[in-house]
Amino acid sequence: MARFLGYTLESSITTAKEYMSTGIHEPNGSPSSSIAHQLLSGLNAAQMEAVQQMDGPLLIVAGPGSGKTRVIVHRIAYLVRVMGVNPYRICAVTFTNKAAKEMKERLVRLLGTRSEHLAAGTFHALCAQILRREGQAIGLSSDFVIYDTDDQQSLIKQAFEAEEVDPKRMPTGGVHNAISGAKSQLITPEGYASRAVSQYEQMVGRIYKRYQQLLERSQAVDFDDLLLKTYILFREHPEVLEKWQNRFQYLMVDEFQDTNVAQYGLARMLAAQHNNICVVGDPDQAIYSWRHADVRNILSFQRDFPAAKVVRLEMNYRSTPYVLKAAQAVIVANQGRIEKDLIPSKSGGEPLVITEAYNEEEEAQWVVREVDRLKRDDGYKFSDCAVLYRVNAQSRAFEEACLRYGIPYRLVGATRFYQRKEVKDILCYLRLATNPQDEVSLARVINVPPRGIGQKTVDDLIRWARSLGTSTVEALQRIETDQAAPVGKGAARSALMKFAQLLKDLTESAAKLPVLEVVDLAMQRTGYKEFLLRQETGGEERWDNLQELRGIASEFAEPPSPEGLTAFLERIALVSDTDNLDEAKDGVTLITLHQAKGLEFRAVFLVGLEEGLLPHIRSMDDPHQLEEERRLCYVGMTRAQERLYLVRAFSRHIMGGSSASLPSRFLRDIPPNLWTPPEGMQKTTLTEPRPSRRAAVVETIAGKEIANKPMLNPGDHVKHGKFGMGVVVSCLPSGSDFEVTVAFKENGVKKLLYSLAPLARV
DNA sequence: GCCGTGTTATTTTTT
DNA sequence: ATAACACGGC
Repeated sequence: MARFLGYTLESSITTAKEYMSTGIHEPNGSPSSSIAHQLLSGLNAAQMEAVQQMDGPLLIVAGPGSGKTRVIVHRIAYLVRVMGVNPYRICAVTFTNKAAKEMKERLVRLLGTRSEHLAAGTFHALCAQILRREGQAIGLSSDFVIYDTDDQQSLIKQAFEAEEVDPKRMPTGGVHNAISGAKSQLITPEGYASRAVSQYEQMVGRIYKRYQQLLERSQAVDFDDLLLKTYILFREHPEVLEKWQNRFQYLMVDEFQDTNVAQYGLARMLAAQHNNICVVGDPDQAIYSWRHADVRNILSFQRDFPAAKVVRLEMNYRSTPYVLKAAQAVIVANQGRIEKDLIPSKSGGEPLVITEAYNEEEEAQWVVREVDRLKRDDGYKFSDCAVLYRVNAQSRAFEEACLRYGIPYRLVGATRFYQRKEVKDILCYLRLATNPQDEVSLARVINVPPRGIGQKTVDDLIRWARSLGTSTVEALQRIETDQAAPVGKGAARSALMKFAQLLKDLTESAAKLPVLEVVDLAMQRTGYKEFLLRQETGGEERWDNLQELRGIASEFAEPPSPEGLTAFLERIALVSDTDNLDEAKDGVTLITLHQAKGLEFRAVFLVGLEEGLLPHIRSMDDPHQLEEERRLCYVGMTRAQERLYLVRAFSRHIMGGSSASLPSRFLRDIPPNLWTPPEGMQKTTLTEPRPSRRAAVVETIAGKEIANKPMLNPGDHVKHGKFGMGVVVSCLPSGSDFEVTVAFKENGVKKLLYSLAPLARV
């Protein structure tokens, strides 16, 4: 089974009986009291209380850096080792699959391999597994496909068409959001329609209903359906619910502040039998309301479980007092929050550094240089440093700066790997191979690479399929035998038949070959490689992406298809890019604020602190959204262990042109005694609209003097520490530095920055 | 049916 | 700035 999912529900099920009969016994025979002691040692009073509170409902309010993960892990260990609970009877729900994986790894270290029987994963992964096993009860095939955002979007467009609604009158994005929101609150199409008031809502109701029909036709579920359908399954089949209630004697939900109504509903259902439900959260870190998370779940929990014990973890083990005070100063401005303290356990530390750059290039350059300085002067590793930003688009300037300065970086999830065109195309072929009903995948690849099946032919084919009452793929297969099929003629007809054969072969091999071979077959038979390489730009890179996909596919050698293929597709649907962050590589982490939740770094650079960016312009007209922006800022700041830099740029390129911006209001909330400007700069008031532009050319860079003219001229012979001998091609001013292009004898042409590159004229 | 050109909207954050 | 999209010529 797919172990790397960090989630082994399936394997737990198959081995449960055998496992349960072995019972629990201590390997070294030590009495459980000493184990209890061991598991509690090093915990503070509140943490101990949280670990030992086993039975009944429990709410843990855990501030950032309060050792929350440690408490969860120790609590599970305590349940297993001291209370003798079988790990198989414990369910731990996490926010990401990565968190689940890490939790399991820590538990394996603490408890040994039997902790692998613990069910740990996201709500979505948990529900997907339940639905694969039990979904037939509500008419769901076990081969159902999970549609991602793009698939959903195209299905919504189809629903618009079917309902004859002009997408220009109602943007699909808004409708999508409304449907997703309804599902997250457990509202079915019927329920939605019945309470629709405005004309808009009535229209959404119609599209929602149609959209749901289209999903069912394709044997597909979207992300929200995973939750909603599991909820419906439990509600309509109490015997199924009972089975899972019995299984999960103890339930824990992490990041509870970012759960939605559907998730909370599921948790409540699952816990109804034993009532042992422990939720962990921090209302100040609720940052996913746009995904329909509802922080009020914390209040609902206290209402639904009035006997719930509440434990607060306020001691902070992560950050210096400077960082904590500054973060606190930002968050207290929110209205109606539950007062919560952050008590530093560390002392000393450095004041924050707040600075301003002229534009995003200078911002990135300043940050990258400071990272380099931290490494040189203060013994930091690159991987101790992270750049946190509001929107993915900001990563570009930092990537470029890192490349120029030769600083390694780890970029988290900018363009999602699985959403890349070429990757998605191949995945759609695989999806069709397991589920020929998948209309969205079919529509996507029927003429990719171009094989002579045009729009007209596709329309005719779909119309014919509808009239036959079959799936499009089935109609396609029927053309060969049905000479009278009113679809395509001449070249188009033979192209259709060839494509039908391709799908048939693919389906056949999917039933027996390992995933990797199915991937290879799909690429071969479609001529995908040639298709890519004949593109003018980016073909090679895209081909590389497919090689990477092959690498992932090869991990799914066991079990053989079709289970392996299903597991492969499911992992791709549910596992985020953060989950694959390469821990081994030493590099600066470039990451969005949202993705940074739960992470920590010795040095954090929170960038783009400008009105319109953080807080984001789209949040500025709604006080609730504005409060969420503030929490986002708070989350970012509290990622820092030792050093926190807050950076803003005066001017930023936005949609072509460049525009000026004001310093973020959050900066103004930080008391002046907590921060300093960078060395050699004036402490400004942070209210000035425009920074005093620094001298364009710094006098000295990294010990080398820089006059206002290039130090190197084209034609000069140079020697580089790593690349060897070369000839200067050009030397151009760049920011406060020079960009030197050198043609190396052995290593080709490189662009280097004068201040950092170990270059010497010879 | 394919491909090139010009037009247009699009940008928040992600399981 | 970039990419998806529509249109028209081949």
